[in-house]
Amino acid sequence: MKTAPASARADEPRWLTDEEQRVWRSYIDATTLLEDHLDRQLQRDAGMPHVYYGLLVRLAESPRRRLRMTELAMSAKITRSRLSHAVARLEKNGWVRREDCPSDKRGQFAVLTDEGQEVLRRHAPGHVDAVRQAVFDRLTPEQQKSLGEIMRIIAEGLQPSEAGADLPWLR
Amino acid sequence: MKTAPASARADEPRWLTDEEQRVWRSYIDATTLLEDHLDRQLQRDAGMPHVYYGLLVRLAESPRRRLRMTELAMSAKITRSRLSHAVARLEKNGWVRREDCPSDKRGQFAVLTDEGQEVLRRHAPGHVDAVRQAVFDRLTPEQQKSLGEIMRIIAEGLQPSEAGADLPWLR
DNA sequence: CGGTGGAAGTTGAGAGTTCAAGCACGCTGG
DNA sequence: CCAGCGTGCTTGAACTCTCAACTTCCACCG
Repeated sequence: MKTAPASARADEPRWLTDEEQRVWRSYIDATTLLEDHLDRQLQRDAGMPHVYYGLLVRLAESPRRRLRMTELAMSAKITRSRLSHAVARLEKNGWVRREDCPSDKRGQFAVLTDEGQEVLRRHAPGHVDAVRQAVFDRLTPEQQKSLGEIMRIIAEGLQPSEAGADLPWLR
Repeated sequence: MKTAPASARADEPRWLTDEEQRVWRSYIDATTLLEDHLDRQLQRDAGMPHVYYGLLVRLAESPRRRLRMTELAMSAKITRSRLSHAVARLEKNGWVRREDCPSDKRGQFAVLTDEGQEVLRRHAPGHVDAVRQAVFDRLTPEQQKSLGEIMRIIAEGLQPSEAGADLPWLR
């Protein structure tokens, strides 16, 4: 990367200013370190990466502890392919079970098993602690609010456009 | 996850409040989507994931376009192992070359080649654009400043503690 | 009906990451 | 001077993720 030119030419890209660069580096550093940290914590304690844990959480919060594959994928912001592999693995662990969708023979539900529920119950405290220690305990209430707003803005800008608004089975 | 209990028992973990949960979800969503977005953009245009691109950038900024493996790993916040694999791949592409360290026979330098430099030059504009569109163009100056501060705080809390302050070859 | 396009989900191969182990070398104390 | 511990870096295997097919089924149109 470069510093912003004193006089910007039209064909020159708008480089990041020094200050923007510092912000961006901090973002990269923080997200890299944090993802790594949480992955390690959960891998060690619960035997799965952070994304997988997130999948279980979403299932646990859903009615009848189940979600259509596509719905779960969108909710977790991952591809269906990735989810397929993930669920296969979680199924092997006995934490998730697949069920056919009665109304659409192509459809599959991912269902949280009792074992899955139990794993979650057992490891949620440790995970929450990790998140608190790394994030919330270090930020003022204003910063927390700010972080929420900023992240919401960034996420909205990247959403596959109004996704989820048009799932037939939700209507 | 759960909502915060009305009366907190001492042995109950300090669950995230609803508001904290919303912030945390936004964080997860934004970072997942953004990492994915940048990875895809760079993979498509430059033929490498975002982390690898970051490695080239750090080398380009270093004196004599070279860095000791450990130094580079710390700077990028990744493990040495991961770096070893990454550099092996970049070497195959001809973008990085390894060089022995004269003063420490165990040591290795990763050196950015001319080809590597060129790849960077060619794809930096696209990358900066992507970052701008996804992040900076959507945030007010205050939010940018805030983001920088917050991320710096989080990153500092997770640093392997004062790392880099004790590299012998830096003294 | 029957065809056709699209949606749901899976699969396999290749690329990237992690983790534990390993090799080679530097450094320090006896 | 050399034994032994620590450092710098690499390696291989197991695991995860991506990308591009592919299968199956739904929905719509004539």
